[in-house]
Amino acid sequence: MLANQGSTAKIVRPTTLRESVLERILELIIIGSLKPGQHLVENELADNLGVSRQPVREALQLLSGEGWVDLRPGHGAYVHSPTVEEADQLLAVRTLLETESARLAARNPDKTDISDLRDICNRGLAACVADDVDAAVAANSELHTAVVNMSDNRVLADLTSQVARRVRWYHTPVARHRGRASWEEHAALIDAIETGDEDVAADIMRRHTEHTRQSYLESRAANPVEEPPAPIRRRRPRAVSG
Amino acid sequence: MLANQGSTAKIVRPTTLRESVLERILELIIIGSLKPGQHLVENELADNLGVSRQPVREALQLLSGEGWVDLRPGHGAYVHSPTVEEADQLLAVRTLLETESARLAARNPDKTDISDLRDICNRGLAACVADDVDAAVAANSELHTAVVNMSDNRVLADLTSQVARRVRWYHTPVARHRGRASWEEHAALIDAIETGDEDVAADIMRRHTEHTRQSYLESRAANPVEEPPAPIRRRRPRAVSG
DNA sequence: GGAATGTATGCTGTAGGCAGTCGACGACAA
DNA sequence: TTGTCGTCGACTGCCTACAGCATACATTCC
Repeated sequence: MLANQGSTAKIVRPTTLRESVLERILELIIIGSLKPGQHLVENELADNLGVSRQPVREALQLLSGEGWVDLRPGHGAYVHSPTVEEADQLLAVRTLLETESARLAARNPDKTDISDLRDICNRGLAACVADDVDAAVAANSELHTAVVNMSDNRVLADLTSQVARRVRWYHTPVARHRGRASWEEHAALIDAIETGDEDVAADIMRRHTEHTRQSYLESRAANPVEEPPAPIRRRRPRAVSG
Repeated sequence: MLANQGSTAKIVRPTTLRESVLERILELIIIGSLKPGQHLVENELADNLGVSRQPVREALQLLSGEGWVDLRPGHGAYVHSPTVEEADQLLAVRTLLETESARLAARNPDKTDISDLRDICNRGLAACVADDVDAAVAANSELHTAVVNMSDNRVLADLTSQVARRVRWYHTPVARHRGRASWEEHAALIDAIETGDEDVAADIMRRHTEHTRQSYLESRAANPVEEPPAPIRRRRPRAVSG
């Protein structure tokens, strides 16, 4: 039922059904309603979302392209189940991309953009102090996005946002418990961008993201993988009806 | 011809129709049968490929995810028409990714892999001397792929191969006319990887790819954009039949 | 003659349906 | 009890059909 959006992220023009279906499935994955390794049965999704299988299939194709689901020919779509190694690799790539973004941002600093950065930073710090985790997380991604956009490299920005979204999915719970220090690093980063010192900016961003990576690994080491790769096939308990 | 990729990700079994359709459309784009900005009418593609619209649609979804086509809701798919800026940005990202790959490859050099690299390098140089452009280009991408795979970072490798494929589409014609020097750089790169000097390896790769970028820009400056953004809508000349 | 509106046409977006295929369960034999 | 084979169910992959829409052309009015 309800083909309406939950107004998740501002979807300016959910022109097509597959777009909104994609957003909704993605949200279900991110919030954990659809668990890693879970088999996504097209009919179930279609019924739940109140559409036919077609837009669901197309949304799954798109999601597979971004690495959110795995398509196994003849078997269907499964929520991607990231291994620790893969998460680490993704975090490394994230570091690489964002470091370069920071460098490019510092290369041509723009006053208006800097001002925006400071606003976001202040907002984030305030949210952090107020223990408003959601707002802090939102401000965090907002700030990183803003920096990436300052790089004036759209290809880089697109790639980074894709990677960052998955990174956030993997380690969101970790992000909170180092909030305070994180925002100090952000402030230093903005200073470096403003003064145009690209090496410093890059270095700060590198250490900043590396720090995140470290805490991810540590948290992983603390509570080892709780979920086995999940059984290949989900099976209805078999309708015993005659 | 040849559904084989640049051996990027060996697609062992194009089990499903949409996979083979994807490969065929992609090839048509790369070889230029489908020109940038061209409207890809689903029915035409389906008829030409001897399938129904369904697998064509799904292939187009996947292609849009990799940036080969643009989907405009309500209008359909159009072959992506890269601007000079975007190509330059993509080349910059390529440089970034491959430089990191080279660094990681040098960090844990493997004798077998090194041996493979040398083989490919020799093959490429021979092809270059023999003026066998196709073989040289193939060896080139093969070598870069091998280096990337040595990075032991699958996420990075996948991302790089995607970017590299598009880069090759943009500047293939340019690649040839600096073939000789290119292979000397390759040889130096392999040496650096073998000795494990990651800074040197990274530096060589960076300059190597930057060089490519420069020649791209120069060739672009030489013959300025010949293709206007292409008309939005392709219209059949209207069947005048009665 | 120019502009606005009506009409025709092709395309996309979506729905529904059928066949092929894969996995699982149960029966039979050793 | 254990291993192997046959049957069944379910899901995917693909095809066909219909509705909505955007564009271009023709007509009419000012």
